[in-house]
Formats: sequence, C-alpha cells, structure tokens
Amino acid sequence: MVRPTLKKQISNLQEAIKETAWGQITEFGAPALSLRAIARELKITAPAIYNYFPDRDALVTALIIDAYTSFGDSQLEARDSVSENDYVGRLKAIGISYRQWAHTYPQRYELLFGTPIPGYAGPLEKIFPSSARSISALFSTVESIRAAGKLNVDSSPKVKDEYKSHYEVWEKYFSDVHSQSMYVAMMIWARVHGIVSLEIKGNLPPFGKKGDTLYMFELESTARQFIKE
Amino acid sequence: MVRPTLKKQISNLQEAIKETAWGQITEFGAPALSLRAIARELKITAPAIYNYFPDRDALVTALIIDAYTSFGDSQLEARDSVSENDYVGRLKAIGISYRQWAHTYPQRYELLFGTPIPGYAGPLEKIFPSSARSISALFSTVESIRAAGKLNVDSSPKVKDEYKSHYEVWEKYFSDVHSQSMYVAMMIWARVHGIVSLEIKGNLPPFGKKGDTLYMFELESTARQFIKE
DNA sequence: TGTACATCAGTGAACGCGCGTTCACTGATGTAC
DNA sequence: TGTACATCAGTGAACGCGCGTTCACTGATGTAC
Repeated sequence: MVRPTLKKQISNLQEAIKETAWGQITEFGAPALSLRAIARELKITAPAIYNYFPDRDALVTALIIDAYTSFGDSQLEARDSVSENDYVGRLKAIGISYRQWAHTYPQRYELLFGTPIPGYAGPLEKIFPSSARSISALFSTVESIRAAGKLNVDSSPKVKDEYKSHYEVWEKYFSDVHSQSMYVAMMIWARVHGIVSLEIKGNLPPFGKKGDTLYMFELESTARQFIKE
Repeated sequence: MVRPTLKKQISNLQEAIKETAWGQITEFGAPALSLRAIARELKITAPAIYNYFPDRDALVTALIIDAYTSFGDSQLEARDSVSENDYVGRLKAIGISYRQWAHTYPQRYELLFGTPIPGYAGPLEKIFPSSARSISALFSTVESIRAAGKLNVDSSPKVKDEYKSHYEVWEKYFSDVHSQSMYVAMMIWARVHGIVSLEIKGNLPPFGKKGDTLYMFELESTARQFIKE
C-alpha cells in the first residue's frame, strides 16, 4: 500500500523547497519570493514545484505556518523551562526567548509580524491555530498570574465591556483566558514587539545590536508594573 | 530667465506622480509600486516619469522624505501645541499625534518603519535629515524634562559608557540631547511603535480599531514611570 | 524469474503578463529679432 | 506684428528580463502475474 521510497523522496523535495524558499527570503526579502528562483537554485524546473504546492500562495502559507510553529515551540519551551509559580521568571524567559527567536530568524519574524507579501492573502483559518498556539505561552502565563491573584490590577488597563465583542475570534482559542489577562498580555506583547521590530529594521541605530540593555530593562519594568511581588 | 508656466507644469506633474504613487501604495502596498502603473493611472506614458525622477528608486526616496516631513510636521505641531513646561502634556500630545498620523497614513507609516521595499536601498544620507527631524519632537521633549531635573532616573534604563560609540550617527543631529534622554526616548518610541504597528497590521485583533484604551493607558503608564510629578 | 503494465515526479516548451529603462521622435510653447 | 528658431515635456516602439502557470511528454521505478 504505502510506497516508502517514493514518499521519502516527496517529503525530501518538499522540505528542500521550503528550505530554499527561506534562503531566498533571507537574502532578498519575503516579497521577492519566486518559484522560478527556488527551482533554479534546486536545479529542478519550476513546474516540478507544483507537485508539492498547488500554487505560490500555498507555499507561502506553509512557510508561515512553519514559522509560527518554530516560534511557538521556542515560546512554549521558554515558558516550561521555569517553574510554574515563578511568575516573573516565566515572563522574563518568554520575553528573552521572543527576542532571541526574532534575532535568529529576522526574516521569519518579518513574515509573521511585518508587512504582508503583496498579492498574498493567506487563508487565516489555516494559519490561526499555529498563530494562536505561538502566542499562548504568554497568554497562559499572564492568566495563571491573574488566577493566582498576583496580577496588579491597579496598574493594568481596565477592561471595558463594550470591547468584549472584539474578542470573538480569540475566545475560540483562549476561552480560558480572562479578558483582563488578555489586555495585560497584549500590552506586554506590544512592548517586546516594539523594541524587537525597531531593532530588526535598524531603526534603533544608536544602540545597534546592543538593544539588550533596553530590552532587559523593559522586561523588568513590565514585570514590576503588572505583577504583585 | 525663469519660465513660470513651464515650471508650474513641471511641479504639477511631479506632485501628481507622487500622489498617484501614494494611491498605488495605499491600494497594493509599497513593494508593488510600479512606474508603469502610475503612468497608466495618470494617462501618460511611462517614460514621461523620467523627466521628473531619474529612476524608480529616486521616486521612492522622494516619497520617503515627504512621508518623514509630513510625520515630522505633525510631531512638532503636537509638541508645540502644549506649553513648554507641561511635560506630561507634551509627551501625551506627541504620543497621541503619533498614533493618529499612523492611522491616517498606515501605508506611509509602513514605508517609514516597516519592511523595506525589495531591491530598494535608499541613500540614507539624503533621508536622514527628515528622519531625524521627525523624531526630534520626542527627543527634545525628553531632553527638556531631563534638563529640568524631572526625569525619573531611578526608573529609567542606565546608560553604559560602552554603548556611547553607537550614538555617532545620531550625535550629529542630536548633539544637545543627553544620552540618558536618548535611552528614555527610545524606550517611549518603542512602546508607542509596538502598539501602533500591531494595530496597523491587524495583529491586535481582539481590540480591533479599539486600541485607544490600551494606547492611552500605555501613555499614562509611561509618563508616570519616567517623569517625576 | 521475466515480462508487460501502471504510476507519477520531473521536463521542456509555451502562454501571456508586467516590469524598468533606452531611444529617436514630435509637436506645442515660448523667444529673439 | 510676423517669422524663424530653440526648447523640452511627453510619445511610442522597442529592449531584455523574470514571473506564475498550463500542458503534453518521458523515463525511471515499482507492481502484478
């Protein structure tokens, strides 16, 4: 029934296509991704790619999902590397891992959180699971802090009922996360994303690759602001 | 000597090209910017554009400089709309204006602070003056706070001498801004940029266009953290 | 074991497309006498 | 005022390029009897 040899070949070339695509993205940027260029580098012809991906968008979608998965792995790993009731430690570990992943794979970070590829409109429902999983490390940690009564509500944004309707999409995946936690998590995410994305784009020139100080300070400030000691 | 009629025509079409370019960027994104598409929309032929811009990159550079100028105008205006010694007021005004400008011109914001256009490597020395000017509203405000002894140094990141060499580029434009102020200004910038860029890219879905609450809260938190009352 | 057959990954030619840029040109406008 | 001339913004054809995608094909591999 199963033909292992063929199957192996298939998955090899499929992986090779994706790897080459990442190489191209690294070198020329995501918007310049081209099936022909990938084929050229792999020394195959362009139509061969169609045996593995129905069209260019499908390849991009696969890349995005892979990137979210890799990102999510590192986030969850960071969270779980610190004991469950060391709240500050978990938050910091997640934050440090966030920046590290982004610096290791700046193009993947760009692909996930930067400008979308022109002409590409991904199937959100396919992407969302891996996307939600990747952010769940942060969400679940903040929620566990709240559940333990350690969330400093006084210095957190107040949830207004009128905004609850906006949660719909997320509630499907984070039904067990209190909206208060979502607000705080979003705030934390925005802070780390702010520094990291300016760093990656080189818009933090006075600090160059030395954003460490700024970043670590921001993690400390943030933990101090939102977590009761 | 001067031929006003001709000159007027020139500047009209030059402006029209840039306006059309912004329209295209709004509709299809910056990376998809195309001289032929602009010409088509203006009902001229593509080579006519070469009378106004030596090549595509020059047009992009002009767009970027214009965007920085527009952005800088709004920043400086916001700063100067509040009396000089109302530090919190000035910071908030700048912050609110930042987000407003970004939401009014999301594509310009993207062009300035988002993913670069593939294949475009702008002449930084041409762009930097307008770029530096645009961020100077924030920098000068933080510096005036520091000079007045109102900067809360305890809750600000500490400047390390080893990083001073990274300031070179910026020092040319901000020689009168203390490095401590730079650190704080960068931190503030990263915070507003974090929220705004997530909003623009739709990555703040539970809040949608309702990022207001989060944003205003962040401005308040930030002012409270860095300014002595 | 040997042969006839089926599968199907990868090929090569071709499609129609849009792009930036060049070039010799044209024709309206404004200038000089 | 009228005419000959200069300017130069915009034209239209052409260049070489790369792209995504389609299609009929080929030829190696594995299967069935």
